[in-house]
Amino acid sequence: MEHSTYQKLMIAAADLLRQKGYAATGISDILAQANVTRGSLYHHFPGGKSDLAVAAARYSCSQLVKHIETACEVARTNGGDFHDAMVELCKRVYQLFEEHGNWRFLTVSATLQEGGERNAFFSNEARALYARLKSKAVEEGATFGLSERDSFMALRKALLLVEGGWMLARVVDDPMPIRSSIQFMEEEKQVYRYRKQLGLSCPPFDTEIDPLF
Amino acid sequence: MEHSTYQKLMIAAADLLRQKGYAATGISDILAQANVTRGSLYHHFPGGKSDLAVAAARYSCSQLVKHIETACEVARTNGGDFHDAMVELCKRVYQLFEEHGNWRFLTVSATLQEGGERNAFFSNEARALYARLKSKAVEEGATFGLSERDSFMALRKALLLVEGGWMLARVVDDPMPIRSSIQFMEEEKQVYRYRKQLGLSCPPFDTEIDPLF
DNA sequence: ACAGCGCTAGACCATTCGGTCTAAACCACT
DNA sequence: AGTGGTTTAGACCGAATGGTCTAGCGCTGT
Repeated sequence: MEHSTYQKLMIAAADLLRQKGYAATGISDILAQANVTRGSLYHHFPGGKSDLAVAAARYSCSQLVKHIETACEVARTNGGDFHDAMVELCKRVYQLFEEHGNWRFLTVSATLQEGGERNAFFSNEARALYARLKSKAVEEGATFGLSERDSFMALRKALLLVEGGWMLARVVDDPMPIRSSIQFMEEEKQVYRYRKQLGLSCPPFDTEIDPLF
Repeated sequence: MEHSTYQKLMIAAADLLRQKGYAATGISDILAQANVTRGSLYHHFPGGKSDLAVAAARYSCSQLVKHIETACEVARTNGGDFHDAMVELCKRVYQLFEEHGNWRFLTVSATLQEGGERNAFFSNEARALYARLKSKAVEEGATFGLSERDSFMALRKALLLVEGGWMLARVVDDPMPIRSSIQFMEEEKQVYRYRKQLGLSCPPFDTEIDPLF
């Protein structure tokens, strides 16, 4: 067997949680998908469902980090910049979305949204995961000569677009919204270039944001 | 009492569904929030939970239509264009998010995501609601002299950003991501203007999208 | 061969879920 | 006041949920 029981559970949970969200995903669903029995689950994840959800979210997050990495590599070999990498990232999401029945992708948020008692705990976990993404983006952005702020903003925009697109795509059951996130991310690239062409620096926004997720 | 029982249920459901999603929201939660008993619910909504969810989603959608309307009015009186209106829309989301405990806003998608049997039914409903938003945007965009395509794209971008930002904000329990959607929407405006300044038309994208949601 | 232990199987439990049902309350109209 | 339909109250139900528990499997070291 390729995967250990632990991994099988984690992957199955990640898939299902992304697809249906925390509350809608039953333990039994996960067990069926992973081909594992209850006893094993509570052996590997004593905390039960929430324990498993955290593991799944971390797994999804590290997958995303890898996607960012390879997107940057692709951009680099094509002579592109960090914004190209983010466009590439959106493209990969779209492709994965189309290929794998739809859902085999990231979206930490879908995995950890709950709204009940565990909310504070889950929020902290989510914050930690997004911080991980941020530091990855800053690190990669730096290799493209981007400031911390610029790379963070580019990542954040990509995430907003992808999460939003993914959410819409899920609810209307059509991948098109995700696809359009690619376009919007390309605009980010364009605006960056237009500014250079026009010799402009980044204009002030009405609302400035602080650097934390 | 201001609201009818029907309205109380619908509004309570809309609030809770946006906050926690379909599966995580219990009938009892809704009843408690609306201060209504079970019998009344099944009298007004014979289809039960899903029936109520559809009504809530429609309600949320019409709220959003109104927000688009007033955002356009604000932009018009300030001498802005349709993109300013979309920026204004994002701002309003952010404000509402901050004011009303957080959640008193739209997001049709959160209301209707399910993943189970009712999925096809809910997807159709969601498509219809987004189509309504689209036609509203096209109508308003036309008064600003925007093409159907341009206004639709602007709306879609705003929706992706807001939904994505809202999702992230919900999961990390911090309104900042929604706030940054304002910035990104302002960029849309800029790119539009830069293009005019540079005498460019909208450049071709790698991936063209079709006009349906 | 056997003892020890990590792991699995699946029966079992309490609780909660969405939904049903009936009796009472309410209200308009005569 | 009486009548008939609409609306509300809340006890009740079966199904499903997350979680527990024990018996036993199968591997490893002796």
